[in-house]
Amino acid sequence: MLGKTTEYAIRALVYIYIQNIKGERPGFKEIAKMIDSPEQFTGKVLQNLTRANIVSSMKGRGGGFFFNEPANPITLFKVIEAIEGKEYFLKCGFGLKRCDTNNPCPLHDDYAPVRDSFFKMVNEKTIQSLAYKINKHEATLNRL
Amino acid sequence: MLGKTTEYAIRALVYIYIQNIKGERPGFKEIAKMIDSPEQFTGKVLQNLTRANIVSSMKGRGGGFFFNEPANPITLFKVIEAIEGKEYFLKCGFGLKRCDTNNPCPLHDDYAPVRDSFFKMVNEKTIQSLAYKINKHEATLNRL
DNA sequence: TTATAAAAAGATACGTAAGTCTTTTTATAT
DNA sequence: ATATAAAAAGACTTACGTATCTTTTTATAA
Ligand code: FES
Ligand code: FES
Repeated sequence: MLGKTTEYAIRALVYIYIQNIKGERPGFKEIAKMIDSPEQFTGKVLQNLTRANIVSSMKGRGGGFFFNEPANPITLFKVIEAIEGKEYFLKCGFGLKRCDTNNPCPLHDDYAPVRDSFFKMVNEKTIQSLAYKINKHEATLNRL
Repeated sequence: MLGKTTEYAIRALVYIYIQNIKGERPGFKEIAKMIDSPEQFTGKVLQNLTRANIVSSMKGRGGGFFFNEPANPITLFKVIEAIEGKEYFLKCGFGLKRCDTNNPCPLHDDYAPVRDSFFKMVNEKTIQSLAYKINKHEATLNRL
């Protein structure tokens, strides 16, 4: 459903958060290794997330990526929005120009609930909550 | 969620079915006009659907597209599978190589139900059922 | 049997997502 | 100050989804 870029972004942010808890600020090479993503491209994705103020970075020796306010949770939607665009959860599943409940396509009544439950989910889940699951060993960050 | 190609395919098939009921076999130019899609590309998409035995076609004067067994319903999944590939509803929402309930990613418990409800939906909905809604004027085929 | 109308086929182009390579900037440690 | 280590930036590729144009094949009507 989501693009690879968005998947890398979410996995990278989760890893950064986990490391931050331990007092570390990982660099993109380490991140890429740990989440199993292409190194340079991960750097580009993180550059974009930094510009979007979703994560912070420090250049130079000892630099890396970190969250300025780790307590302030970041929803997955915020990440999806930054990468896939604002319209992602508003589109018609049948491909019409707009989704319109008052003049629906023949898929609307069945598609809209699915789309909206996905939207709800990504608004509830946060980078922090995913990281927490991994730290509790209830889930895995990668599959190497 | 679905690619444009798949959306064109579904809309085209619905239109073909509606016209078939009226005893017509539309050509791709007429279809493209009615579903608001690029003409030649729609021809290519229908060519693929014909090869996949989802719809039939006749060349030559009086030719066009039609369903061989209009009573045999075609699920949306069958169309999605033909265009997006068999793996579409099996992928991990977090981007891991495989989705595995027994070794889940941190999104699995929340993502899998959404993905599976989408899967269920496209297995229940058929070209025929969508066409029926349009014929009852409960839904629209396009937004011109 | 010839003209016509239609899909099929093949070649090509465009646009965006995904990915790589090289250089520049910046912070830190020595 | 200088060397070093890190992200940022820019140019470039590659892959794929989307789209167009032209030619070929095939069925029908006249
Ligand atoms: S109008 Fe198509 S999904 Fe709402
Ligand atoms: S393991 Fe990620 S969705 Fe199932």
